[in-house]
Amino acid sequence: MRKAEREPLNRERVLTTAVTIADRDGIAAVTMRRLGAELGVEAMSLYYHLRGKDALLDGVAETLIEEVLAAVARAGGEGEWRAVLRARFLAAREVMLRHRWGPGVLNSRTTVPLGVLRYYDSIIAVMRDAGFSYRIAHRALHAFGSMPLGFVQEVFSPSADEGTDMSAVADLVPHLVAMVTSEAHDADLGWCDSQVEFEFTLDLLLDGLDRAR
Amino acid sequence: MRKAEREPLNRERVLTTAVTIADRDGIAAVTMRRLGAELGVEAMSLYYHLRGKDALLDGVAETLIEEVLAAVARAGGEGEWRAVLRARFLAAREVMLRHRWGPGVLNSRTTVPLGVLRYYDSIIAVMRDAGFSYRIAHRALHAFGSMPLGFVQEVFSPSADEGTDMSAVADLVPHLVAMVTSEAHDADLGWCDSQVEFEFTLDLLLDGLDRAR
DNA sequence: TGGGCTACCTTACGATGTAAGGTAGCTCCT
DNA sequence: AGGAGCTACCTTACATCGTAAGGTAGCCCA
Repeated sequence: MRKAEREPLNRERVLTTAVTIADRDGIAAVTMRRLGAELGVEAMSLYYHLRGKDALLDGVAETLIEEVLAAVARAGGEGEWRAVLRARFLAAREVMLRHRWGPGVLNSRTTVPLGVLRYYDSIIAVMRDAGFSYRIAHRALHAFGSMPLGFVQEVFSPSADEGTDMSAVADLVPHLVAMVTSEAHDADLGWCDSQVEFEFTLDLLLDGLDRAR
Repeated sequence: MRKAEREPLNRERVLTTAVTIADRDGIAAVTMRRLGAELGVEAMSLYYHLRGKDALLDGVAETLIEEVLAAVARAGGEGEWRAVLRARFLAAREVMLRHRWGPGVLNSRTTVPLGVLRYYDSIIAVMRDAGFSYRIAHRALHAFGSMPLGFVQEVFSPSADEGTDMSAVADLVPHLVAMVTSEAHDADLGWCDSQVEFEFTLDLLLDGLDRAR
């Protein structure tokens, strides 16, 4: 094939294609061969644009963060500090809901993407403006954990209740069963609507920090 | 080799050996062949005791939870609810510090180990005794996230500051740099002593929940 | 004209999980 | 006593993965 007949590859196009594959078939489907095939290219050709699989995933994480930053920017920065951070974190959450593999990829990276640092910097700015010390701002970042990025460490998988036959172990976990029966009847989006839980936790932290100021 | 000359394998021995390998060389070193070798057996022999790699990791998670449950039990259950939960979560944390691969393995599982359910059940019991409704207890579990199991979702890796050359991007993240310089001089165990942060976040949540009661 | 660069390809290797199908030794039944 | 059947392990083989090593076609510039 003549060279001009095909749009040449570049890092960005490789990364966005990787994101597309991950969205469609999960992060495990992002293999070098599959990615190459999707781009009409052999697997080894990717190595001209990326050092290897690890660098690819770093790039995917970077791309994801960039999307978060864009969403956060749209969420605006004016108003009371709690409202500002709340809006940002919820904006980030929407991005993560579009990319379910996001938390896993971010967790697997050993180096922090620069975009994350820039984002955290902006959070510190908001807290400083609201009168927080650096010490509390620092602890706030830890307290937030991954909430700025729109997810929490869920030990229960989203379908935990489906995966485990509760009735089979009811006597082992009586309080859990009682809680589920007590709560299940009036949840809007079924048992464990995690959006509600996310916001509850977020407000708990924000209010607590406000008192610590 | 005569059959009686070697202690026969069983699920438990396979799992504890897997834990040992993970402790020594990381979770990635736990391969079927390596695990077999460590047990003086071929890789395929493991399939008699476990359905496959996935079942192996499920079992490893289960083993880990059992260790958490034992530590939690030793932490005791008498006293004010906040003190009880605090002691439990910190006990769990010690287990996770012994097994750094723990959070990753737990996150990778799709089904919740029964031990986790039993543990959560005991937490609900504590909160009910303290006068919480099931609704708040439920939200509390979400708010705690992975803290009962002794870890938080750290977006920064423990060595984030080493991995990234802060001075090279100082102008991109001025508040972050200011925070680090302001905080670094009086941290006992270096910048980001996460034990302190863990307890800070924990107390923030416990106090907030106490007000929500 | 030809050297050198860019962007891609070919081939090959070692690691990994595991399907398929043995086999030695023991127990138990008749 | 002898054979059936079970337990616990082994042998072989294959597909898939990341990637090292070394091409090669087309283009630019001297």
